[in-house]
Amino acid sequence: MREAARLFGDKGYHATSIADIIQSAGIARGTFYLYFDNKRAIFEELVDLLLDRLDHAIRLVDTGPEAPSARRQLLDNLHRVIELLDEERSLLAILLEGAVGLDRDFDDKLAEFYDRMARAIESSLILGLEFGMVRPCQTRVVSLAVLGGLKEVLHDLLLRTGPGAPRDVEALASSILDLYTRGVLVEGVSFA
Amino acid sequence: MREAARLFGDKGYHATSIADIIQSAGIARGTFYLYFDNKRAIFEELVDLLLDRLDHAIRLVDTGPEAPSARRQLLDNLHRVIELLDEERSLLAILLEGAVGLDRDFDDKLAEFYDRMARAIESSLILGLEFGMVRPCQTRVVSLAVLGGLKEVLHDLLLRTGPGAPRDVEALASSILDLYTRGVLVEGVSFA
Amino acid sequence: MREAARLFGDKGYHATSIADIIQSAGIARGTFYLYFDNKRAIFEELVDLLLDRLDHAIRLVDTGPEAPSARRQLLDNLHRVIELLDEERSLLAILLEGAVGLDRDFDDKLAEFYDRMARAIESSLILGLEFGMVRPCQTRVVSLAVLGGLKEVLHDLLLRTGPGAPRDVEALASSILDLYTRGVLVEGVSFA
Amino acid sequence: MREAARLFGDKGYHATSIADIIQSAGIARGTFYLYFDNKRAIFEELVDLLLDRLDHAIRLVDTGPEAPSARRQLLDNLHRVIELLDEERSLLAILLEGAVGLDRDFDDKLAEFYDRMARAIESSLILGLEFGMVRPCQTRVVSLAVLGGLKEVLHDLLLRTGPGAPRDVEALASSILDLYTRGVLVEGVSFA
DNA sequence: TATGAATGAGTCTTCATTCAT
DNA sequence: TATGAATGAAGACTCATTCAT
Repeated sequence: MREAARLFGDKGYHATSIADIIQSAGIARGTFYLYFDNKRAIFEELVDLLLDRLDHAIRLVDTGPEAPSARRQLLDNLHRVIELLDEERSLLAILLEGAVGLDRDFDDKLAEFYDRMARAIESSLILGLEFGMVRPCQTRVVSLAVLGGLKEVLHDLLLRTGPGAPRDVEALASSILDLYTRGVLVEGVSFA
Repeated sequence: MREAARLFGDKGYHATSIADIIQSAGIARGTFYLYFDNKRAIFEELVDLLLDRLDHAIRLVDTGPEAPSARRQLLDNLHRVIELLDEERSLLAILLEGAVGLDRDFDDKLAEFYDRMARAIESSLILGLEFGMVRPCQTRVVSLAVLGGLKEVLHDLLLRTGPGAPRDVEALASSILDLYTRGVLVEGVSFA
Repeated sequence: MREAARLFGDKGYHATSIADIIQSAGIARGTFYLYFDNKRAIFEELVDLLLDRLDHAIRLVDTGPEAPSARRQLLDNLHRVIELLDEERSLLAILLEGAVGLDRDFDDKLAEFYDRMARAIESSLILGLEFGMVRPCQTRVVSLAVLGGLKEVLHDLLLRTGPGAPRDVEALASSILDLYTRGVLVEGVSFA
Repeated sequence: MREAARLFGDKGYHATSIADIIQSAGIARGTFYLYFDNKRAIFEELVDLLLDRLDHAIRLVDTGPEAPSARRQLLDNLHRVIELLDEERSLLAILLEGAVGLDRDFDDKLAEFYDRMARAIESSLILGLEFGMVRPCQTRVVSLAVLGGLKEVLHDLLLRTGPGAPRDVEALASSILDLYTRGVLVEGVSFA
C-alpha cells in the first residue's frame, strides 16, 4: 500500500490525488480511509517512517578506546544514509522537495529533523574542538553548511541520475568527508 | 502588486489562492487576470525576476592583474547574494521551498538555475586547479556540496530568523569561505 | 437525470448552467461530474441518443413485392418520427434550435445527420425516377426542400403548440406527403 | 463597424466576445458602449436590419391586370431574397442559426418574423384557392412546409458552399417554385 | 467623442471526505 | 473489513459592463 506512495515522490504531494493512490494500490476509496485519516496522514506516516530510519542510520561518533576511527565511523554513517535513501528513492524526493508548503505543522516537523541533524554534526565539531583537532569556527554555520552540502550531493546522486546508474559510493563519501575534514581540522592534524 | 506575492513566500504556491492575492493587493479579480495569464504566470514571473537578479549578483572570479584578490571577489559575491536575498526574503522562500512540484517545466527551470550555479563554482575550482592552488578532487561533487551548504546557511540565516535579527554578515561570509577554501586548497597555500 | 435536460430544450445550451441541472435533478455537483465529463458531454449524449432513435425510426422504402405501398411506408416513417419527437419534445428543441454555435465538432455532427436525412430522401426520389414515377428534377434541391419543410412543420407542431394540444397527425402527415408527392410525381401517376 | 459582426455569423452569438468585436473593428471598448447599450443590442440591431430588408424584398403577389404573372412575381421574390442573403451571408447565418436560445424576447421576434413569412405564403395560397387554382389543402401546414423548404435550401446554398461558388439561381428558383406549384395547384392548371 | 484600466458576478470543474450497504 | 456512489466546499478563470480621464 505504501509503495503506492511512490506517487508522492514522483509527482509531489499536491499533484497526487487519492484517486491516484487507490488506483495504484488497487483498493477502494473507502478502504483507504479505513487505514488513514486523510491524505495528509498517509504522507505524514511515510515521512515519519523515513525520518525514523534516518535517525537510526546516523550514529554519533563513539570516542571510546575500542571504537573504530572517527573517520571510519563518519564514513559508515554516510554509507548507511546513502544506502537507505537509495532504497527509498521516492521517499527521498518527499524529504528533499515534496514536503514543503503543505502545512505549518509539517514544515515544523521537517525543520526539526534537519535541526536535529545539524546539531548532531555540530556536536561532532564541538567534540573535535575539545580534542583540539577542530579549529575554532562558527560551529553552527559550519554544521549547516555540511548538512546542506550533503543534501545537495545526495539530491544530485539519487534524484538527478537514473536509479540504476553506476556510482562509486566509497569515493563519493571520501570526497565529501575530505572536503569537510580539511575545511575544519586544525592544520597538521589528520584523521586516523 | 508584486509585494502581494509575499503570500507565496509565506504560505507556498498551493496554499495561496487568487482570492488571497487580490485581497492583499486590494484589486479585483479581473484586474489580476489583466496583468497575469494565470496563477502560474505570476509565480513564474516572480521567480524569473529573482533568478535574473541572482545571476547578475554573482560574478565569475576575475584573474586579471588589476583584479581584487580571489578571496575578496568571492566574499563580494557572497555579500551581494545575501544582501539581495535579505531584501527579497519572500522570494527566497519561493526559491528554496515553494517552487517544487508545481510543474515539470518549473522544476526544470529551477534545476537549470542551480546547475548553472554549481557549474560556476566548479569552474572556479578548475581554475584553482590549473593555478595549482586547489588540490585534486571530484570538482562536481565539491561544487554541489558548496552550493548546498550555501543554500542551507542562507535558509537558516534569512528564513529561520526574524527579519530584523542582527547578523554579522562579514563574519558569516568569512566562515563559509574559510570552510570551503581550507577544504579545497592545496595544503600550505592560502588565499591572498 | 436525463429528464433534467429538459432545461437544455427550454433554455438552450448556454443559458443552462450546471447549477440549474443539478438542482433540477436533485443531485450534488460532484455527482454530476461522476457521470458526465463536462457540460458538453451530457448535451452530446442527449443529442446522440435522439439522433440514434431517429435513425432507427426512419426506414428506407422497401420496393419488394410483399412490401406495403410506398405511400404507406412514407406515412409510417412520418408517424414514427412525429411520435418519437412528440415524446421527446425537449430533445427536439435541442435538435432544431439549441445545438448551434456550440462547437465545430457539434455543428458537424448535426450537419452530418441532416445530410444523411437529405440523402435518404434523395435516394427515394432517384428510385422514383428510375421507376418513371418521379419527374426529372434537381433531386438534391428537392430533397433539401422536403427536409426543411418537415423540420418547419414539426417545429410548429411540437414546439409552438402546448404539449397536450389536440392534433390530427394522420391528416397532417397526409397533407405533407400530398404536397411533396404531387410536387414531385410525374403527372397522371399517383401513389398506390 | 457592423461588418465586424461577421463574427456573429462565423462563430455564433455566444462564441463572439466584445473583445473580438472591438478588435476586429479597431475601436476601443468604451467606444463600443458609446454606440451600443450592450452586446445584445448590436446583435439585435443587426438582425432587425436584415429582417427589415427581407420584409422589403418580399412582396405580396399583385393580382392586378397589369401585373406580371404570379409565377414571375414569385420568382422575382425568390431572386431578391437569394441576392440579398448572398450579400449578407453572415447575417443569414445569424438568422438561420445564431439567434436561438439567446433570449425569450429575441426568439419571439424571430418567431414573429417567420410567422409573418408563413402568413404571406399562406395568403398567397388562399388567394390561389379563391381563384380556383390551388387545390384544397391545410394552408397553414403547406405554407410552413414551403417556408421551411426555402430556409433549408438557402442554408445549403449560401452557407454550406463557399462564397464564390457558381450557382444557377434561375434554375434553382425554378426548381423550388415548380416543386411547390405542382404540389399545390389544382391538377391541369398551370402557372401562366 | 474616444479610451482602456478596472470591475466582480457568474461558471465550470476538481477532489478530499463521508457513509450506507 | 471492504466498497464506491454521493457530496459540496473551494478554486481558477471569463467576460460583459462601467467610468474617470
